[in-house]
Amino acid sequence: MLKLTRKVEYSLIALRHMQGKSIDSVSSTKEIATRYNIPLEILAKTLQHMAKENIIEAINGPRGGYRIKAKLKNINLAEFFEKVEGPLGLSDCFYDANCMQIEYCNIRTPIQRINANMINMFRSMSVQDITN
Amino acid sequence: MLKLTRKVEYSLIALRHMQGKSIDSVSSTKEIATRYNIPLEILAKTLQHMAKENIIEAINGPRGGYRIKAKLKNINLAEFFEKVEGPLGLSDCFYDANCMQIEYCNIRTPIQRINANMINMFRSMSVQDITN
DNA sequence: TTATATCCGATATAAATTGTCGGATATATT
DNA sequence: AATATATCCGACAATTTATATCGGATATAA
Ligand code: SF4
Ligand code: SF4
Repeated sequence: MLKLTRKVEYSLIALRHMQGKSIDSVSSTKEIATRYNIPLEILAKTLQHMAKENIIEAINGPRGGYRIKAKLKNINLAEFFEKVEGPLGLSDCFYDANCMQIEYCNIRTPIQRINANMINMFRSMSVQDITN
Repeated sequence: MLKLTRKVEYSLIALRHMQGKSIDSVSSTKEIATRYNIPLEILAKTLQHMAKENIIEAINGPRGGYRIKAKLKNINLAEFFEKVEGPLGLSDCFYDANCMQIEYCNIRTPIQRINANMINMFRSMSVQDITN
């Protein structure tokens, strides 16, 4: 409960890795995977996903790889998590409505409040706060 | 990612239900299950668990059921989640160490910080804030 | 004695997460 | 042009976690 997924962690590990390099140099999937002991294929998917979200950009071909494209300082954690994993919410009735209890639920409103607190907390931190 | 489990939700629903009744009256599993459309056996387990944690107490026999035992105002949400679901942590390396990346991980410390923020947020609210 | 309730280990099912495979496309280098 | 190295991407498999069910016990009010 309340855990980050590996995909998010791998994304952050990769971003931090790239952040430590000069702006124009690229990092290949293999380089990152071996460096941090991450399964290659999964990391590949993860990086492709971040590229599609314009957080990083892909350079094809040999000597290719990825480099950071967005300003990490301007992406807050709530945004980032949503880009990588989809909608955030302590309960899924906040963005989807197939809960058997929804009609009788007596805690939906209070949990909404906690949810808002949590999201605000993530909004108050940028990706750069982690990768620096 | 970052979702409460049903067990936690069922616990809170039940607590809120009991809170709305007079101090000495008890609520049976069946009563709560039918009222909120929760699978009976699961709710039973959930209530047993809370009883073992001394949050509620069980009254056996016919006309039995559960009633609130602890001061909900004095249980903060972090405590409560831990009682119901076990240790809290955005990553499991914070209370368990079988992560393939742990030796090379470059984000462990920053994530610890976020984790602390999250736990503090939950500590700042009591169960009663939800059940009231 | 009976009916209604909790108790609780074992097991089954479902869903989400995590990881793998196969084969495609792009491009720098030779 | 050929080759090697890289990203790309859909489909699939395995694993783990969460959710739900079953069977049979114990406690007690009526
Ligand atoms: S139980 Fe209540 S809060 Fe939880 S998902 Fe269902 S409606 Fe939302
Ligand atoms: S990847 Fe890093 S932060 Fe995540 S569990 Fe492993 S060691 Fe901890």
